Order: sequence, then structure tokens, then C-alpha cells
Amino acid sequence: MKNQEIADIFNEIADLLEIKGENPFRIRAYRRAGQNIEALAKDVTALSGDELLDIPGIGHDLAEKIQEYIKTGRIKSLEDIKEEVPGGLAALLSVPGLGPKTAKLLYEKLKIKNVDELEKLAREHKVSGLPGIKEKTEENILRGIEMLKRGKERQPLGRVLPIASEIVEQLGKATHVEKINIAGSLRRMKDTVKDIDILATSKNPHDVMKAFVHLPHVKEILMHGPTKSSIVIKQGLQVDLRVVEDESYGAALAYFTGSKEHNIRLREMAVKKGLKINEYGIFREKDNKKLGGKDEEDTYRILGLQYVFPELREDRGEIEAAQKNALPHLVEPGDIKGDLHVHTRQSDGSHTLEELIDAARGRGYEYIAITDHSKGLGIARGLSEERLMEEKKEVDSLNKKLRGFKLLMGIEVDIKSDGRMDFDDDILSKMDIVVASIHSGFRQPEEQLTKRIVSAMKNPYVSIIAHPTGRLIGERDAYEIDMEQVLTMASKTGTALEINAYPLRLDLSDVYVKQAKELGVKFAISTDTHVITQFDFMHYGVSIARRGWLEKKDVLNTLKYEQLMKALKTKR
DNA sequence: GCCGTTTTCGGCCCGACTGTTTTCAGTCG
Repeated sequence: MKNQEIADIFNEIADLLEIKGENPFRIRAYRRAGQNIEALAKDVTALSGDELLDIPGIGHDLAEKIQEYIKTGRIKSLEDIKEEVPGGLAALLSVPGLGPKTAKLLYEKLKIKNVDELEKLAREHKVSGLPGIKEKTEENILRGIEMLKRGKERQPLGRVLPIASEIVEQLGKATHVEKINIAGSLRRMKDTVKDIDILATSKNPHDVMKAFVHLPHVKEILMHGPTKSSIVIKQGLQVDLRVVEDESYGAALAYFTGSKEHNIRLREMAVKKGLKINEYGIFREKDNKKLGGKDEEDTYRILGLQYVFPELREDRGEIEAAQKNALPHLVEPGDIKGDLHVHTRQSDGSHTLEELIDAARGRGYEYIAITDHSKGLGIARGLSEERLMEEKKEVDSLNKKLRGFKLLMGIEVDIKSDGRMDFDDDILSKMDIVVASIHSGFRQPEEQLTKRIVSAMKNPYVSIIAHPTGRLIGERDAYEIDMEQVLTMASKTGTALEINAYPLRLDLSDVYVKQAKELGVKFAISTDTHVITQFDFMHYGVSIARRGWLEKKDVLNTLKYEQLMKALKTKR
């Protein structure tokens, strides 16, 4: 798929045009096009000219550029811009606080072409003295470079959400705080987040701000205004707090939740209806009469839209769907009836079957699938045929005793490096459920990795492909697979794909989930639990499913036990 | 550069904070 490549190129063009000081709307057009290509369900190289024009934000000009890139591997206009603006200059924009105007100034006056040169000259105090730049700005630039170097990349949702909740709880106890809520990409439950956004209401914002910048978490105060402040906490994350009056809570929550692209679309719609949206409310343009804003629903209702849940607010078609009253009925945590990927101490888990059953029942589940590793995964004490059959006996005997709860006997079978399953079909056929996954040979060529997964899906006993891309957020990239082929084959073979709820995985990712759903693929949302507390990761997986537009009917483990067993047999 | 049940040309989202100014530009979200 060249989608990401082309999206990156459009974003680079946008960066360079910004430094050139081009028409901001032209720049936005490139960014919007880039974003839409990134989220596209199909491989952009497979589209005809007319189909390209159907992509929102792609007109004749950009369609031609896409075709030029597919054909020649380059885009002439990008190379032309680079003649005028050195390509490396775009990297300056990644320094927080440094924007296109300053980048241009630095290049024109000091011939600075990259971050290293900038750092050197700033340290030598050669940057201050430029028009509009004095010592303070120079210090800010150096601080920005520090932050950039510390490489605070996007952090996994599962790591950040607990921290954010703790801050919200503490701040909520401060005097004068009325309402308080997490906003931003964290509220949209993106798999990774860059910062924590918090919204509060108060009649005394000044005191709330004061409490905020004095939180024990604070490492650095970036900004401290009367209604808006930013801090960096000890974990290295930036936290932004905005305070508004209670009458504006809904409007501010929507505004602060984003995404930026979603908000822009809403505001454009508002303008066309003679309305205006800001963080204080929704207003009639002609007389500035406030029509709503206390509740988040107001804006959508007044614009004639269905309420859009935060997880969908990415401008990936949710606004069009909301106009047609066609938003999906998103799957909810309460719909989940069991967990289909669970390890015991027989392989690399920590608990006995009984302990796992107790924990699962405690969470209101009707069943769990026991899926220990197979023999090939020595490092995880993978089960031999004999140990697997012993485990099956134990499961069978427990099932006879259990009332109102069922164990599914299963296996997480390793897909070997040549694509064969770690167990023969006659063993797999004795399982209620077979979860197949790759644990080795991550660096094989794309073709081979794809083949392995496809051959697993062709096996009649393989019910689910677990953590389909193998990524570990911030630690290991996804391995190279032809995702389009994988999704198509999942659909053709009736193999479900797992949304692994483990915070570092969250794999499949939301964009692919949505694409797969459109192809009719079914899903399992599973925690891959090794320790019973990890059952609680389920809600992260459900969030990813929601971001991928999944409904209850798309998810296997929303089925009751009997229906699930029936569904699992359809492939055999 | 895109887009059109107000427009094929003239629009294109909105406001807070900072640092530099002396009323505002730049940056961010």
C-alpha cells in the first residue's frame, strides 16, 4: 500500500508551502488530502482517476499528482519546491513553539537548514537579535529542541489513561472545580496519545489554574494563563487544562475533544447555516444569539446531526453518516460476554484455571477460552500434544461442574516460519477454538509473512488470527504484511481477526478494523490475559473496536455461549 | 487546492497565550 507514502508526501509539501508562506487554504488542502488518503480503505494505487476524485479533498490537481507518483515514483512539484526551500527545513517545524514564519526567518537570515544548526546558533546567542526574536524566544527555541530530542513520542493509551484519571481525580477535589473531564485524543481513545487534555468548569478559574500548576506531578510549567494552562509532568507528558463557565461546558468539551478535522467540518457546516461555533457555544451569526452549548449534544442537534460519539470524531465519514442518521450502534463494554484469548500457568500465564474462572465470573463473563501457547514457542513453555490433551481433560471436567459459566478449550497455535501450523489438523480439530498467531520471523519479507497468515486463515480449524500485525507500541513496529490481502482473505475464509486489548498491542488498529468491517470480517476483542488483572484491559480493545465503527454483531465475543459455539463451527 | 440545494469564483474555523510589540504576529490545538 502506497497510501501512507503519498500521505507523507502531501504533508511534506504542506510543510514546505507553509515555510514559503503560501496560501494557508492551499496548505490545508494538502493536509486534508493527506489525512483522507491515510484513512482510505483501499490501496490508492488500485484506483482509477475517477475513483481518486471521489476521495474527499482530492481534486483534479492532487489526483494527477497521485498518479504521477504511482507512475514515476516522484512528484515534480515537490522537487521544485525543494529547490526553493531545502527539504530539511521542514524538520524545524517539529520543534515545539517554532512555526513556519520563524523557520523561514531563520533560513533567510542565518541560512539555518536543520535542527542541529539551529541549536548551535541558538546556544551561541546568534538567533536573538533577529526581528521579533529576543532572548526569551531564543531560550524557548532551545527548550523546544530539548523536548524534541527527549523524543517524547506518542504514548500508549493504556499507559496514559490511568495517569490522566489520577490527575482529574486530584484536581476534581480542588475548591471551585464544578465539572471536570478528560478531553482530547484521550477521550477519543486513540491508541496512542501525545498529551493529556482536561476540561473543567468553574466560577473561579484563577484558583483552578493555580491548583493545576501546583499539582505534585508538575515538572515544568509551559503556560499559565487565566483560563488555560499547560504543564509537563514527571512522566514527560504535556497536560493542558482549560476552564470555562458551566454554561459553555458542552461546547468546550466538544471543542477540546476534537479531532481538529472533525471540529473544522462542524464549523464549516455551521457557517453555511448562518451559525457560528466556538468553545463557548453555538451562536446565530446575525445577532450572536446563543442557541446552545451547555450540553455537548446541543451542537449536533442544532446542526441537524446525530450525536457523534468521541471515538468516531476523526472526519472519517462520521459526519456524512450522522447527516443520514446512519451512524453505527457502537459495541459497548457491557456487550462483551467473554474473553477468547487467555493463558494459564500451563504456558506463560500466572494462574490456574480455577483462578481464571473466578476472575472472569467476577467480571460478569459467561465464558472464557483457554488458549495457551503451542509447543513451538518454547520460551513461553508452549504445550506439547500430550500436555494440551491433559489440559483439555481438565477443562472438560471443570465444564461438567460449572453452572452458568463455560470454558472453551482452545490453543494459541504458532504459525511457523514456513506457514504451517504448530499442530496437525487432527489435534486442532479437537479444540473448540483455535487462535493462530505469529511469534517468530518478524523480519521476513512481506510476501512470506503475508503467505504465513493467509495459509493460517485457509486452515479450516483456525478461528481467529491473534494480534495480526505483531506491533508493540513504542517497542516494535508492525511486521510487513500485505494488509489488503490479509483482510480480503479473512473475509473469504470466514476467519475472524483479533483486536488485542493489551495496551502495548491494540492490534488490529482502528483504521484496519474499519476497513475489515467494510469487507464483512468478524472480530474477537481479547485481552491475551496472562495475569488476571489484565482482564481489565478489555475496555481498551472495545474502544479500538468503536473507533473502527464496530457494532455488537461484528464481534464474536458478544455472542452467548451457544451462539458462539455455532459461529465457531461454520468455518469447519 | 478544493468545492458548490445560496456560488464554477470566492470563499475556506476559531480563540487563548506568549513575546514582542505599543496594537499585534506567531503558534498551538
